[in-house]
Amino acid sequence: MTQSENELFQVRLDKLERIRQRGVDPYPHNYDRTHTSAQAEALFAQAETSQPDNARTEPVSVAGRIVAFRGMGRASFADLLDGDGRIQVMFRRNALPDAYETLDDLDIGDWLGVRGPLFRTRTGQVTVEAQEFTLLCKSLRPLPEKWHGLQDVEIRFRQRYLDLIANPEARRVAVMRSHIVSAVRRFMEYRGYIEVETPTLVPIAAGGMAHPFITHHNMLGRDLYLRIATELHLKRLIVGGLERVFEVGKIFRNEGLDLTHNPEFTSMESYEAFADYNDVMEMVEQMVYSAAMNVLGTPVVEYDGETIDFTPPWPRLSLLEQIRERSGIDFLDHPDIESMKTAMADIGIDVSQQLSWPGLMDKLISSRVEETLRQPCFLVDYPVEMSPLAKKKADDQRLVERFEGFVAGMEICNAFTELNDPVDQRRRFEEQEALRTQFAGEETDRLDEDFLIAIEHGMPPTGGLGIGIDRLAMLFSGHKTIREVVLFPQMR
RNA sequence: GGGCCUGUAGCUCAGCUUGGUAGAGCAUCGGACUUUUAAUCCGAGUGUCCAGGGUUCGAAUCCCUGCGGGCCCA
Repeated sequence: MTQSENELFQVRLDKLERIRQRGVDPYPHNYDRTHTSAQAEALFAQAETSQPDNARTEPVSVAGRIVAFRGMGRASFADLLDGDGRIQVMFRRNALPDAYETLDDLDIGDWLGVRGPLFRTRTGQVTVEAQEFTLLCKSLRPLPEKWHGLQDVEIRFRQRYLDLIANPEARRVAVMRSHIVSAVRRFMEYRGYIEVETPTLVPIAAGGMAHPFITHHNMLGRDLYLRIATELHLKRLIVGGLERVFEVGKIFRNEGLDLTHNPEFTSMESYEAFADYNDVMEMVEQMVYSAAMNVLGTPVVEYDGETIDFTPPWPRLSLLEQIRERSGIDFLDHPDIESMKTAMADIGIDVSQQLSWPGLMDKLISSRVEETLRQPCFLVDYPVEMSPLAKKKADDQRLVERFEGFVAGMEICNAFTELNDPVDQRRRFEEQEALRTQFAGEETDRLDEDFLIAIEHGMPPTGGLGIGIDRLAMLFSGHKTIREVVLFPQMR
């Protein structure tokens, strides 16, 4: 602490000591609140309908953090912040003959309970007139400043509680995110899915193409990984006969941080027996639409200056045709690395960092197609090489039944008709293992023997989905960075 | 990994171009004020100017290195 910080701290410790010397517990165990700030406002509005002039209610008890204090000599006003918002309280010396002077020992930041009737001040503010007040918790550190709030991004994210106190927008986003997750859960349950939990600590980080975090189990004497997907465990449950399962959970990927990537993020994955990717597309557009209606009350959002409409149906766009339109490249004409590399370099794409064919495709899609996908849509039918867990199309063995959903140029989900041919699956995993050996550093999926044994017992035709909850929260709340919608984002 | 920007009081920021020894508002402390709400009025001073090194009689200011943060690119 700096000297000045220390002095501010010491002043508050002195006040704390004075409070104790008066025989008051500065950290009581509970408080009998009767009304939140919003409930108090509602109660007063009701009182005013029957008594329009000089309405007064029976005493209520409110509680919150003191976020503003205006002393006026023998009367004082404070604003209390609670879970619903703010409410003003007034203290008058006449009404508090013994206690009024003890207001001196309160500070902005303290938690306070106030009991008294509600009335409207001359300036029209609904206010609790204190008949008694109770210190609920003495704070020792000063709060951020009241006009500009808290701006410093490092403090906002590292000390999110200060952001939540100072910035209403931070509270709005936290609540909205919770409502989104809740709406998605309700949607899934309504469609007959059950929510399950699968392991976070896994012996092999399979089910996606990502660098895993590694950890160690001391007793087992074995390294374990943090999951990079929930996919393979959920499909084991489909093998087991749980026909509709979903999981909302944290996924961990040991990669860079940027505007749209946090090393731990939340996905919702679902698997439905007897469904294919067309059924899943229908479900996704309905899910996002219903979440928007539930959370926002409208299917339309403003995002980064664009008007986005989630109303189904969303267009199904062929990946092959989109790439051809945006780049002139037909990926079926370039099945080998060198040919694809040349074709991409010819149209000015930097391919110096890409080693594998799937890596090149990924680059081609992200540099030419993704940014053009503004309104909600699905890109469908991906090359088999970049989709080791998806089932091939019946009429074209070079493509798989896979789609990704895009909104405002951002990928929000990835889904496919699941590969349930165990022989083909083993071959695809082996190709992934070969690719990783051949191109050290390039991320590939991993062979999971335990999963192969599972599907060798027989997995029914299945439609699977992974959708990013953080991305949805960004779109719904209007924020362009994932850190705004994750309460405690990873900092450098 | 590369480029650009940035770091000054508890918070939000000015001062840096042109080197002369630290400023404002809020918060804090003292005083006035019984319906204020960015309350107002009077008075007080907060500080490792991110850290280390260099240039200079003299560095918050100029230079170098490092650290933290932001944005863009890979």
